Amino acid sequence: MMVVSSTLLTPAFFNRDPRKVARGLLGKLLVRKTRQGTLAGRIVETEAYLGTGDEAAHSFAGKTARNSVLFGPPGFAYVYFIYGTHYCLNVSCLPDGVAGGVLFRALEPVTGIEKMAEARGIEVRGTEDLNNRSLRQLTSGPGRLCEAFGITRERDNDKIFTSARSDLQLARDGFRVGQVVAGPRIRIKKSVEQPYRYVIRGNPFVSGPKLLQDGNRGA
DNA sequence: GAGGAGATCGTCT
DNA sequence: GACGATCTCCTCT
Repeated sequence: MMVVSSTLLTPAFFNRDPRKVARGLLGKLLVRKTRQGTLAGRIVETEAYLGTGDEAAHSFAGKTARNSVLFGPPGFAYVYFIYGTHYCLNVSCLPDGVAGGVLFRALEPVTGIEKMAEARGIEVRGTEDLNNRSLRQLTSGPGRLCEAFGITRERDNDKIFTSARSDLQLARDGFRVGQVVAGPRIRIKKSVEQPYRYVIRGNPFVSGPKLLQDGNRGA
């Protein structure tokens, strides 16, 4: 078992500017409890979406039935369906009534790798090799990590992350993150210039074009 | 290895 | 009726 001990994050952790939450979430654990066992992944890539003044955010045009979780209290799951095939997972930030959230873009698998591989329909060999191609395909991308963790809007939207009774949790285990790199958000068309995407530098599980994976932007 | 386009449906206009 | 905070497969080099 690789996770020795961990502590749940508190609502106060999420009751802040999404940019701070996005950065703070790097190195933390996303935990899914199932009857078959526990799944856990270390967060290596996030994106911040501000509630107002951020054209790219789902909450920009105001509250709707779809995005209402973003306007609710901090520390709750906002799950949406996109492109007819994929789910994406966010956590709400800022106090009740103020919109804001952080998108989980990529995880490094920690516990339950076999279960994740099964959910993704991928055969993984050599789980010790972090550069293993099939291992990276498990959770390196918003849609991929949702599939690996069995996250859907029907099951998980509006679920609390900060309760010990929840089957979806966010926790810290003392892991120390190395260098954090902030860059432009990817695969969106609005406000792309804002550097609200955060990654752990050099982590092989970061998603997106290869040039961006180590945060190397030509400097 | 890189680049492009299709898949597929909920949500909002 | 149009589009999207994506993924995968296919083609070309």
